[in-house]
Amino acid sequence: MSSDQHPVIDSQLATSLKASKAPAISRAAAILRLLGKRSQPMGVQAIARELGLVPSTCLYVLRALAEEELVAFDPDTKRYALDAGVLTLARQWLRHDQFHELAQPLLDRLAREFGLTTLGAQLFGLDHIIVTAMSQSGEAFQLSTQVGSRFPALVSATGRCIAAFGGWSDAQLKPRFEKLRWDEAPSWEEWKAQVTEARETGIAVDAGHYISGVTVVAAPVWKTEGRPSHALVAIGIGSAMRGEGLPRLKETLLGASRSLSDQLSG
Amino acid sequence: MSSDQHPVIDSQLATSLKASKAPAISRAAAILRLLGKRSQPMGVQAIARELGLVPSTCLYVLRALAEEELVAFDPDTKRYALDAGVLTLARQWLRHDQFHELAQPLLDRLAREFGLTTLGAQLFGLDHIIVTAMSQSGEAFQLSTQVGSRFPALVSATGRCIAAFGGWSDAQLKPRFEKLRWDEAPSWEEWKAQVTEARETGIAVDAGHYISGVTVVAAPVWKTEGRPSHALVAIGIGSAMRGEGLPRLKETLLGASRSLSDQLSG
DNA sequence: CCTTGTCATTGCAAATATTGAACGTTATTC
DNA sequence: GAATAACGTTCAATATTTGCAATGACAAGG
Repeated sequence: MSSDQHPVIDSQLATSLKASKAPAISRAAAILRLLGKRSQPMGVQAIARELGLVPSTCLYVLRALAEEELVAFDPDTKRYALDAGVLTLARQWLRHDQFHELAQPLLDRLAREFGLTTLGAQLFGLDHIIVTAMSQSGEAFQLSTQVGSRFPALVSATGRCIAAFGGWSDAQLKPRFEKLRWDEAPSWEEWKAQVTEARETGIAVDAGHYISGVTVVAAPVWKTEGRPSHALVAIGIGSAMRGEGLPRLKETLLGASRSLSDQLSG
Repeated sequence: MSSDQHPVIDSQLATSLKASKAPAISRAAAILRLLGKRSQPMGVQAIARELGLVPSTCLYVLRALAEEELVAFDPDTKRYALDAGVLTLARQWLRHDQFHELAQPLLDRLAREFGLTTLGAQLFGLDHIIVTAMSQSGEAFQLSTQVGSRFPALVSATGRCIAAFGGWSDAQLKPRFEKLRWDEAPSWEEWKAQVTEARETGIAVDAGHYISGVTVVAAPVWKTEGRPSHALVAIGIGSAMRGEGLPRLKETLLGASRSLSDQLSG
């Protein structure tokens, strides 16, 4: 694997390739992710360089992806970009995902009742979370996050959820914790205390740490025993989250997450 | 290629595999599409059988896809399904697609002004179209179609658009035309006349053929010279589309499609 | 107008992913 | 409850894809 030419190529790709018995797929996925990141279409060489691939291999992968309508090829400029095929897959996933289907009405109700933005997220271990459902109240200032967004696992209220109920050791948590970016980062001890509190109350709160002035509440959802698979999240601006509004919100969110867990495990 | 065991396996996959220099990707795409179709998670053998793949190869492809979070694997049931990774790709595509970005506000305005459902679609030759943008008025009966949906190319008003402006020969059109399913199918001559009218007026209409009682209007959008790349579509129920409403809608839709073509080609 | 650099693309040899059969395990049927 | 079928998985041989160097096309710059 000729790699160290460029400082940071793609360590994830590199490790995926070593072991896999279908490396073309790792390459394809890496290409799709790269094309997704870039707003401008890219040429073969640029892609190959950035991912540490051989140009010819990269070309063949791109051609195969283009055939499947997952990437678009412009014959004039010879540039590649994501294509609409990914949309179709996403829609199909949304149609069949139980969590999305069941969570959406709950999120809608919560958003309307409390006048805030609510999210449903799927948890991927200590790596990251993906927002798979969203609802916004009609209120003036709404914090917008789109379905499909990825966030680091341990950040904000969902992060405390994962830490509280995932059964991870401090040794696993600390290095990840230290890489996070917050508006107002808590200390490790402070954070640990908040995680403990989340474990005791069953629900996690981020009071302006991740984004200052913004309070985030997250409740875990279990699909199976073990660690939580999803989370319900409510995001509000200071004023809406002060006073007695917050306890009531926590209670309601917790109720929703419990009901959801029951439905999913059945 | 051991194929003819099962009546209809996947001819598209079969042809893709023959020529490709990255067949694993054709296989992966076929698997993703299959998993998208099915609402229930599937086992390795079931997938392999349905697609005419060798189980072991299928397993390796699935493992690779799972590693990339494009498919989810349930270790208990040993079943595979689509995973949320496809959502992230779709979101990235939406963020960067010019047509989506530019069409959305136009569609919103049209939907509100005329009280109907509007769509933006990307055209894929004579094969199919994919809905990439949508807007719904708040009105009572709204015809819902989701972003990411695929339709046969030649059906409804968009089909007449494609036939009118794509420069296809009758020999290419007719076999495709005959495979379509309509609520009230037009005859070939009838349809040809409507296509000609669309070519003359610049805009296509489907008056209750595709879905009875529903009128669909579609205007072509050009990204480059040659054939149209996209279409703007308005869908309304009978009453809203009768009288003088329809001419005004056609005029407005046509104006929007022209302005969009200008912006995209720039 | 020629040179130089970059780009996409191709041919060939070598590394390796695919195949099909065999294995152990789970689920189904009698 | 035993037998059987189906499943997921592993392994070694082979057909294939990958990687590299070379080619042709193109644009920028001298």
